[in-house]
Amino acid sequence: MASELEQRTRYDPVDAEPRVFARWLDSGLFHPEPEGAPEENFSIAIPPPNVTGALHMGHALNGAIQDLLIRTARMRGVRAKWILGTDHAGIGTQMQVERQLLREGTTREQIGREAFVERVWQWREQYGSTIIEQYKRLGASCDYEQERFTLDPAYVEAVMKVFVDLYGKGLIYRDNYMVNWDPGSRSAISDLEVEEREVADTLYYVDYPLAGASGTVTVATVRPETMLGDTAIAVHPDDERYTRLVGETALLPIVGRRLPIIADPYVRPEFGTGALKITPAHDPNDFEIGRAHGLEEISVIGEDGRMTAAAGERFAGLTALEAREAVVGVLREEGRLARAVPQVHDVPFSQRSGERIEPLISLQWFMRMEPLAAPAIDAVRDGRVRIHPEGQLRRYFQWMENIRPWCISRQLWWGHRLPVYYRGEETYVGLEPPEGEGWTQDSDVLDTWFSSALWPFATLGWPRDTPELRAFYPTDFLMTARDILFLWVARMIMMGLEFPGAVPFADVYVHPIIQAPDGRRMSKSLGTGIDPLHLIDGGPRPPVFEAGGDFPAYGADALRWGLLAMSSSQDVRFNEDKVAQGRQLTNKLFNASRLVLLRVPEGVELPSRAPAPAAVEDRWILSRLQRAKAAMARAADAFEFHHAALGLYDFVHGELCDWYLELVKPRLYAEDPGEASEVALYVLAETLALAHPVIPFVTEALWELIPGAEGLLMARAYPEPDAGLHDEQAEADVGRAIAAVQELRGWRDRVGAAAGQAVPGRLEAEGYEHTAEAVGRLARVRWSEDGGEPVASVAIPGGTVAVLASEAVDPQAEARRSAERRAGLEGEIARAEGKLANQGFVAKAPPAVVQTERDKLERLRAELEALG
RNA sequence: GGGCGCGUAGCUCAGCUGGUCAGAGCACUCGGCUUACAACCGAGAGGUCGCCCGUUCGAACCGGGCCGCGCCCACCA
Repeated sequence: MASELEQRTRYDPVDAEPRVFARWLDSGLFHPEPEGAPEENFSIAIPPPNVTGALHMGHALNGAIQDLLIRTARMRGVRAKWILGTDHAGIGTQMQVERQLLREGTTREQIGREAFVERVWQWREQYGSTIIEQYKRLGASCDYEQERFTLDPAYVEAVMKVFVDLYGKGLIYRDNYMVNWDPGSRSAISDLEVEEREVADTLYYVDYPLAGASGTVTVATVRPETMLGDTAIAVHPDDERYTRLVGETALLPIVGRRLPIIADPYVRPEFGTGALKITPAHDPNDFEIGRAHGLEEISVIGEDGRMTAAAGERFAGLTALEAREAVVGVLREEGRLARAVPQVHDVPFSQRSGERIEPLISLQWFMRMEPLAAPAIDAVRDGRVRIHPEGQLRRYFQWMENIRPWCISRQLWWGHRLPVYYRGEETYVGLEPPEGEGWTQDSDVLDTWFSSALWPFATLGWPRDTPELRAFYPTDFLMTARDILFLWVARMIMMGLEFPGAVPFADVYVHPIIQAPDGRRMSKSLGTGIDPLHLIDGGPRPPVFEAGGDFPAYGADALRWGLLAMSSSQDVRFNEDKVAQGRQLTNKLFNASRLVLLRVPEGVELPSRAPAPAAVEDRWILSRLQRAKAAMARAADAFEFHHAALGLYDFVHGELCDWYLELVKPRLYAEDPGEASEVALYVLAETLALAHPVIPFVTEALWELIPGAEGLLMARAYPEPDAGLHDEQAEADVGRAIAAVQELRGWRDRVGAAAGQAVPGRLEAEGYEHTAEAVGRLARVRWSEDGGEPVASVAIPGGTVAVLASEAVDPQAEARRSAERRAGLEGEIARAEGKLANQGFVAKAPPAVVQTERDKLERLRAELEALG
C-alpha cells in the first residue's frame, strides 16, 4: 500500500478490502470476552437472516447502521458484541428444498419425514454460510466465532423449555379454532402472514324460504359454496325490517337444513339485504357469531381445499371453486338466485405461497397473549424500551392492546417439532419423551417466529447461566423493519420479560425501507432488486436503471456511506448517486493522505496527544475538528445516521481538504515543515478514526501508512470531542479569510480575469493580520502598497480589496459587474431599512436579532459607498 | 375505516425547538490538467418551500382546512 500511495491517484477498494478484513478477523477483536456487566458492555443481536437468504439492500443498510454503532462502542473501549446467527425459516427453507426435490422427480412425501429433514440439513450445510460471507464483505464486525442457528441443539433446548413452561402456565393450549389455512403450504399460518388483495368477485343474492310461513329471506354472499355449511341467518337487532322474523326459522336451499334467524349487532343493515348467512366453519366473523350463539360448526371444505362429505354427495370432492359454480347452477335451476352483481373486495392471501387463504376450523396449538402483552406494554410505556422513530409507538400500543391468540403450530417438517405426545386420549407435554409404550409425537412444528422471539437470549445460551448471558443480556440496540415490529419485536419483548426477566434491548430503531429507484418495492421478480454485492464489486445494473450497463466497483465503504446518507425516518428511494458520493469521500481521504504522508519528513511521527500549534490555520482545523466530532457523536446518539454520514463528508471536503490542506500546503512543501507535519498527521489520524465506524476499510488501510500509528485503527480510541480545543479567534480569522477568498474568486470569474494570472490589489480591511498571505495566494491577488486609483472595489468581510489596474481586469466587465452589484445592494438595503422601520420588529424581536439586522445594514451601506 | 408519514432547485433528498436574500449530491453553464485528487478544482445559473386561511413584528418551520402520494393496521358478507 505504501508504494501504492506514490503510484496511484485513486483508492482501489477491490484490492484493499479483502486484505483489511483478513487483518481484522485475525486480530480476534470481533470477539469480546464475556466479562463485566451488561450495563458497561455493548451488544446487538443481529436480525437473523434466513439461511436461504442472500444479502439484499435491507441487510446492507442494517449492517451499515449496526456496524457503525458496534465499531463506535468498540473504539470507546467498551466490550462490543454483535451477536451473529441465522434463522431456520421454516416455510421458506422447506419450500426451497421441496423445489429441489421436485426437480429430481421426487417429493417430500415420497422420501419421508426423516429423509426430508436430513436433506434440509444438507442443503443448509451447502448454502447456509452464503449470507454470513456476504456480511463479511460489508465489513460487518460481527462475532464470527460464535455463530448461532435457531436449530442448534442449545437453541432447541431453549425453545422447548419455553413451550413446556408456557404450557404449564396454561398459556399454550390446543383448540379447534378458525385458522388461516394456506392451501399452498398445506399449513395454518398466522394472521401476520396474511395479506389482503383486492379481487373482483360476484355478489350473489340467494332466497332462503321461511319454514313456518310463506315468503323468503334474501342474503348476499360472494362465496355461495360455503352456504352448504350454513347454520343460521343473522340480522341486526335494530333492523325493523326483520324484527318480526327473529326467532323464526329459514330453510337452507339445496340442503334443506333448518336455520334459526338470530339477531347480532355485527350485521350491517345497509350492506346487501341486511341479512347475513352464518357459516361458522368457513368465515372468521361467522365463527365468532357462531360461538356466541352456540351454533353448530359444519366443515364443508377440507384442508385439501376440496368439499367434504358434509357438503353432500353432489359436491363432495369438488374444489371450492368448482363447488361454487355447481351450487350457483343448482340455485339458478331452483329459482333461488335473486340476482348476481359484480363486487370488488379485499380477500386474504398467503404471503408465503401466494394462494388464497381458506379460513377453516382446525385443531391447532395456540398461545394466549394478553398476560404476556401487559408487561410488554408497560416496558415501552415507562421507557425501558425506546422505539425510534416515535411515530411507531401508537401502532405498538394499539396492536398490543388488541392482541389476539397466536396460532403457533405449523404443518411443516422443517422446524422445532412440538414436544407433545399422544396416546389415545392422553396428552403429554415435556422436554423428554414420556415413559411407556404407544406414545406418538405431534407431527407439527412451531411457527418460526416462536423461536425468533427468543433470539436475544437464546443466542447467548439461555436457559443455561452462561458467561455470555451474564455479560451481554439485555442487549442495547435492535434494528428492525417496520413490517416485523409485531411479528418479531413485540414478541421478543414479551418473551424477554417472561423468561430471562428483563427487556431484551433498550432501543429499537425501525429502519426505512429502501425502494427501487422508481419508487416501487425492491423485488427480484419485478426486476427492481439491487444486489449490494454488485455495488461493492461491480456488476450488472438491474432493468430499473435507465443507464444500464454495469455498476463500477464502488467498494463496501462507498455502499455503506451511501446507504447511511440515504437513510431517513421515512422510506427512501435507492439513489446510486449517493453511493458514488461515498466513493468520492473514500477517494478524497486517500488523496488527502497522499498529500500529507508523502510530504512528512523522515522521522516525524504521529504525536501521541493533540499538538498546541501557533499557526492560525492549524489552530483553526483543530477547532473545527472538535465541532465535527461533536456533530458526529450527536448524530449517532440520536440515531440520525444520515447526519453522521453527511456531516463527515462536509468536514472532510469542506474544511479539511478545501481549506486546511490548501492553507498548509506551502508549509508542507517547505524544506522544514516544522509543526505543520505533526499537526497534519494528527488531524489526518483523528479524521480517519472519526470516519472509521462509517467507512472502515479505507480508513484502516490508510491508518496502516501513518508513521507512528500503532495497531489496528478499529482498536484505537474513538476521537471524543473536547470543547477545550475550541479556538474562537482562529475560527473567526480563518472564517473571514475563507469568505474573502470566495468573494475575490467570484469577482474574478465575473470580470473574466484569466485563471492563471495574479491581480494586483490593496488590502483595505481589518482582521487579516494572520491570513493576508493565504488570501492572496488562494484568490490569486498580489498584494501591493501602490497608492494608485483602484479600478474595482471588492467587498470582503471587514473592508474591501482595492483592485489596481492590470491586464487581467477588463474595465467594461468590471463596470457591468459593479452596476449589477450596486443594484443588488440597493435592493438589500431597502429590505433591511424596511425591516428596521417596522416598530413591531424593533420592539418585539430579540435584541440580538435586531442588532444583526443593523450590522448588516451598515455593512451593505459601506459596501455601496466603497463601490463609488 | 383507523394510524403513521411525505409533498422544498431538472432528479434524489437535507433543513422544520419560527429570525442573517432557502442547502447538499447528481445533472446543467462558464473557467481551469494550479506541484493530493480531471472519478478533480474554482465560479455560476436554477426554487410561488403542494394550495388556501390563520397565529406572529416575522412562517419552509406552529394551528386549521383542502389537493396529491406512500406505507402499516383492520373481521365487513
